Amino acid sequence: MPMKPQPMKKPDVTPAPAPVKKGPAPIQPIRGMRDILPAEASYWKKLYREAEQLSEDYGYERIETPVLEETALYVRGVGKQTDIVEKEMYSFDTAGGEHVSLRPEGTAPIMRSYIHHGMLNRPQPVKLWYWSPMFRHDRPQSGRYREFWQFGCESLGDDDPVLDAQMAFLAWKTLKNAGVESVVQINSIGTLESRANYKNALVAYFRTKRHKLSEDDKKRLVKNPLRLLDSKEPEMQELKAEAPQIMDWLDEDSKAHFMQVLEYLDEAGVSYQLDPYLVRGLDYYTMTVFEVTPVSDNADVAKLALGGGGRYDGLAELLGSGRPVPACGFALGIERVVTRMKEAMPDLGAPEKRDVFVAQLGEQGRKKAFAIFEELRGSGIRAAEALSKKAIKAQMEIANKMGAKWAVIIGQKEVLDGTAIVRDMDAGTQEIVDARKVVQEIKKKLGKE
RNA sequence: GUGGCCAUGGUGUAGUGGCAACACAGCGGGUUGUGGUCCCGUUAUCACCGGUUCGAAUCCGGUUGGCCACCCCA
Repeated sequence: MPMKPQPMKKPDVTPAPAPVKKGPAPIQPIRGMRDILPAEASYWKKLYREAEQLSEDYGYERIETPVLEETALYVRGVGKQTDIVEKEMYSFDTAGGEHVSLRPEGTAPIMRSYIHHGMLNRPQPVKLWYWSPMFRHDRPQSGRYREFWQFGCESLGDDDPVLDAQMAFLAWKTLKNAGVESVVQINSIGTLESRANYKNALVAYFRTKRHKLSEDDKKRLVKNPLRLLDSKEPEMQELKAEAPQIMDWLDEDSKAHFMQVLEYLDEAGVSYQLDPYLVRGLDYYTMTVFEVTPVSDNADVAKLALGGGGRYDGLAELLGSGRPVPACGFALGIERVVTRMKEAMPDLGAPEKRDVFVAQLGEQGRKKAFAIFEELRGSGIRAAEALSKKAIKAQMEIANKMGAKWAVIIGQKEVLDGTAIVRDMDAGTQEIVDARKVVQEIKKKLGKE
């Protein structure tokens, strides 16, 4: 109901802001949780499309597991000693008395699903992919959130090294397709036995150097000796050089397996580096382990892994499968990848350009514009509107900002005449066309016919 | 979990004990139907709670949140 302005009224409009009562305090997002706004969503969309395309092309099938699982799944699967389980899980008891946790990582639930649904009776390997939110109650910092998303692939039920290589390849290739150059850092930690033997040797070695270790490193020695190898402490750098090397502790099969993985990577042209000090935090890893890091001149950027993965032949038994299920997989951290994408492709965040803007004037014009917009859209023309606006001027401003090449204008007069104005926004010229032929006319102008 | 820096409109900032300012964005106008410029209007519980003070955005304490590093990880 259009209102007439009341020229009689005094100009002093502002109705003296009422002595507002204090409203409730504004609600902030929870620590470490964030909104993904439209400007960022275009990067997410591109990454999702590349991830989906690649995984489906390689025969991986989409899976979605519950955000909430029994806490025991992660305690057993990820490892009681790991930081993830010890201090980072969102765990609570439900009203029904179940002990549950928000999913902190994607692999254990997928293995649980594989076992639960008897996928070991399907042709092996079973190949699955996911794109899901994860939750870890860690202190937020650069590239780290309490809710974060991972894209990952898992290949279950087969121990062939070509699959290890395929995982590293897919992680690397997804990034490449999304416009992010990366390098795969890769290592082998062998079987559970060889890894255990190596761990003992490592502890024995560092015990003799205990007096040279920092406080943090002494803790690592007890809690997580493998991590001593990627300690950032300066004094560690030389100690490390003398330390036992994992390669010397691998059994022949593990070594052969690893060599084959590397050969496949060579064949596929994957950019990779051997890193004898690379170990991974989760208990379930065996044999191949890798991380994917961005190529960057900035050392701080280059060290922040975009993803990681490897083989985890021991996981199924930890979860009670009753028989071994060799498997491997990888996951990429979406937020971290998107940060790199923004750097590589700053323009992607800009709003999409539209070809035609439909402007209207008056109630009749608006109704007609409503219909014509839909007609244009249905014909595959990228149209835009601001139907809720009344002033033609405001609408033209919007059309201009969108970079629309053409404007279709319908007012009362045009409705009565059964016409529409087609305006060339660049030239500033316009013509009157039959309203029924607007779509046809626009198509012609856009060279679509 | 430990430590450092920080918090002023939607965004970016100025104000460092005495009237909260500027730019951009948004919305509404510039005489009943046409865009990039221009002009006008409008947009703030100074994160929250408390303390010191005649007086606090400013000083102090706490809380919440952000950024960064460590631990760890994607």
